[in-house]
Amino acid sequence: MDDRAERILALLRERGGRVTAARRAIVVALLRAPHHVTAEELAAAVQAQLPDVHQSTVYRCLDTLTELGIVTHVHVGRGPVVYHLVDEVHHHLACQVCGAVIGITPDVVHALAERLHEEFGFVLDAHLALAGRCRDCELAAQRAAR
Amino acid sequence: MDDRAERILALLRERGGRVTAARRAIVVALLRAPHHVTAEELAAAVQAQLPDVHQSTVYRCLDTLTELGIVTHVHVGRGPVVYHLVDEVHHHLACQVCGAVIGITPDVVHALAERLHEEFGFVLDAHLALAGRCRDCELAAQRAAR
DNA sequence: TTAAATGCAAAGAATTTGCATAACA
DNA sequence: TGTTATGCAAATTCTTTGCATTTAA
Repeated sequence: MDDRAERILALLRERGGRVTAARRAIVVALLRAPHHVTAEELAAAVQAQLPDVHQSTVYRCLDTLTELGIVTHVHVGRGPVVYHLVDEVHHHLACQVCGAVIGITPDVVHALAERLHEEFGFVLDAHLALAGRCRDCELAAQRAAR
Repeated sequence: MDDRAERILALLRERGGRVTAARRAIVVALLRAPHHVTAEELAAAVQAQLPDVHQSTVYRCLDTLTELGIVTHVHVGRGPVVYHLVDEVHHHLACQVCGAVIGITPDVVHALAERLHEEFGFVLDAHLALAGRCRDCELAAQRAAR
C-alpha cells in the first residue's frame, strides 16, 4: 500500500506538482477507499489524520491531481461527484432510475475505446459512468408503459 | 415543429402527467434548443414567453419529464447539468481537460449497447456522455509527461 | 372536484475564490 | 528564495423544499 502511495506521489512530483502532507493523505485515503468517494468523505478521512486540512484544500488537491492525470471523477446519478485513482481501472453502469451501480471490467468497453481513438483521436477515460436503466427498472418501465 | 411538440405533450399526458403552459413552453424550448441546454437557459427561453414561470418550476418540470422518460440529462465536465429530449438520439465525447464536446452518432456505441444488454440486461441511455481526453489534450498531456 | 402543478421565498448542498500565511523544491 | 499550496471565511452556483394558491383533467 505504502509503495503504491509513494509511486503515485512520485508521479505527482514528476509532473510538476508538489508533495504536501495534505496530498499524501488524500492519495492514501483514495487507496484505502474501496470504491467511489466523495470530496466530503475524503476530507473526513484526511481530517482523521490531519484535522487542519480544509475542505477547500481537498477540492483544490483533487483538481490538481485530476489535471495531472492521477485522479478522475464520475457523476453517478444525483448528488456529489465521486473520485477515483486513475490506475484503478473499471467502469460503471449507472441506473438513472434506481441509482444502482454495476461495476464492469474494461474489456467490455475495449472495442468502443479503440474505435473512438481511431475515429476521433479520443482517449476514453479509465472510469466511465455509463448511464441507462438496469434490468429491473427497464422491466418496470415497460410494464408501466402499457 | 408544432406537431413534434404536440406529440411529446400527448406522450406526457399518456404517461400520467398534466399538460400545463410551463411544460408546453419547456418542451418547445427543448425542441428549439440546438444542443445541450442548462436549466437556466431553458428558464430564460421559457420566461421570454411566460415571464412568471419560476426557475423552480423549470427544475420540477424537468424532473417530471425525466421520470416519464421524455427528457434526459448529462453531466458534461464541470458546471450545470444539460438537458435533452430523449428522442434526439446522439452521444457525446466530453473532454475532461478542455471541456470540448464531440457529438457522435449512436451507431458508434451500438455494439457496446447490445453487449451490455445481453450481458447485464442494462439498457444504455440515449444520451451518453463519454468522458475522456480529446486528441489535442491527449497530445498535450503526452508532451507534458516527458 | 380533487389530485397535481405552480409561484414565491427561503434553505440547502456542493463547490469555488480572495487573500494573507506557510511550506515545498 | 521563489513559487506553489494552504487555511480560513465568505461568496457563488446549482438545485431543492415548504406552503399557500392555482389549474388541468
